[in-house]
Amino acid sequence: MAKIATTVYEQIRTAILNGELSNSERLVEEDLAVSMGISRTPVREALRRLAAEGLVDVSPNRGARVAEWDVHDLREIFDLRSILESHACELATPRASASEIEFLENVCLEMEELAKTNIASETRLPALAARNRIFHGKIIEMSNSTRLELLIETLIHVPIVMQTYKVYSPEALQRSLHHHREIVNAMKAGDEVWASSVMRAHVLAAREEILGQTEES
Amino acid sequence: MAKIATTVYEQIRTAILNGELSNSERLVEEDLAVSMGISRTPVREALRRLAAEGLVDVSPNRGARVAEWDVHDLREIFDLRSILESHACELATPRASASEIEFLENVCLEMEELAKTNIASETRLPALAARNRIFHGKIIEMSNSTRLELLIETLIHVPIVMQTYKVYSPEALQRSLHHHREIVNAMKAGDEVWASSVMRAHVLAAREEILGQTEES
DNA sequence: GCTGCTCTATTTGTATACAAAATTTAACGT
DNA sequence: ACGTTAAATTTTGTATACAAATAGAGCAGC
Repeated sequence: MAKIATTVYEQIRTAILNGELSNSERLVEEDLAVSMGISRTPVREALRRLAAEGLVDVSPNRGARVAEWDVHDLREIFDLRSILESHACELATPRASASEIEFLENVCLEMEELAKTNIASETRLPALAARNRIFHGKIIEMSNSTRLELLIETLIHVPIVMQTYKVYSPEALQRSLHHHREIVNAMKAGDEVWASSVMRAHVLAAREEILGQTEES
Repeated sequence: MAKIATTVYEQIRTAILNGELSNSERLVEEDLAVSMGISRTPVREALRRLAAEGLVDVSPNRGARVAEWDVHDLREIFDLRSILESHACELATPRASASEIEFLENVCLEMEELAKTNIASETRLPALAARNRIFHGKIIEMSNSTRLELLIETLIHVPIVMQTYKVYSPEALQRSLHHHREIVNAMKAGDEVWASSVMRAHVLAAREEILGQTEES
């Protein structure tokens, strides 16, 4: 059986990423423990782990709160993603196997299907977001750099990033899908400069889309 | 008084960074606890924290070991540093104040003094390494990006990186100091492209120096 | 000599207990 | 009413206790 601490960690984590916990909500060790029917020890471990990932903030003797991100944070995150994910493309392109390219093409196809307007948006937005994560995750994995993977992971786990497509306009969504296609084409052609450039543009475009949205609200 | 867990964390950490713990040595919670006269709880917390930073590896039910790095890891680390630190230069240049530039110039001066051969190498190498960390750290701080700072920190904490100058040839050392000077000059001129390019070259040069050294041993 | 097994001794994972610190509540004076 | 201080409560930090898992020693069999 899996360790309790890991289970707790995953539970709290998905709760945060799904936005089930309100902003900067206090996470009291005892409360979480009793609500899960376990002791404080594994809860504590889970919270520290989440703190290391930046999903919660903990202050000494004052406990943990759900982390919050402002516009400045989001700008930082997307800037760094644009740099690191384009680097991932650079590394992945010369290593890409035919089956990996095919996998990416399939993800593109699925997303293009989901983007057709006859599908209800409540169903298709989470599905699109999930495919998006798979697309980006696959390329990062293909880069074969454990550390790069780790660095990007710490940047990606932010609710608004997870839910990217929720704020996309139909045009922005189309552009995003075209970017994906273009990235795969560039990788297929073995052109890492092309691939990494499109990826950079792709992430920066997402940044503008999201920052524009959040500043209005 | 500071938390015990933090003290333990710092102790183990510096022990690892100074190479006082042999490669992939097992870190038994109980042993560490009794040797410090405390309980296992804070030791556990410290080890998990170190694991999150990548300084130790922990496997479930099998405990923690000091992390190990091979040539491939070092290549990854320096590649990422070259990208992220050059980005730091890019951000720092337009923000740099006169006093910050002056600070960097002073660090350059100190390092140039230390590099003169009439100083015993046992004294000057640690001093050089310390100044080097200050130089890079200051620029990262000047970038004003918390996350960038965080990402680079997780890359820098590797014994061989900490001890960089130990493997430098006299020529490589001179080149390194010239790079530092050039970076400051570029920032002074407000030329972020120049500054970031030199930084990139600077870190990649260090990579070659260190990889060349470690492959022979 | 080597491989695979069982049993014991370590060692980790979790629960519980208590002390120290912070937060909340209540009381008090102005 | 308001703000300030002090007691009461909550919550974190550390220690200890015990159960579950692992590693290692010793031994049987080939």
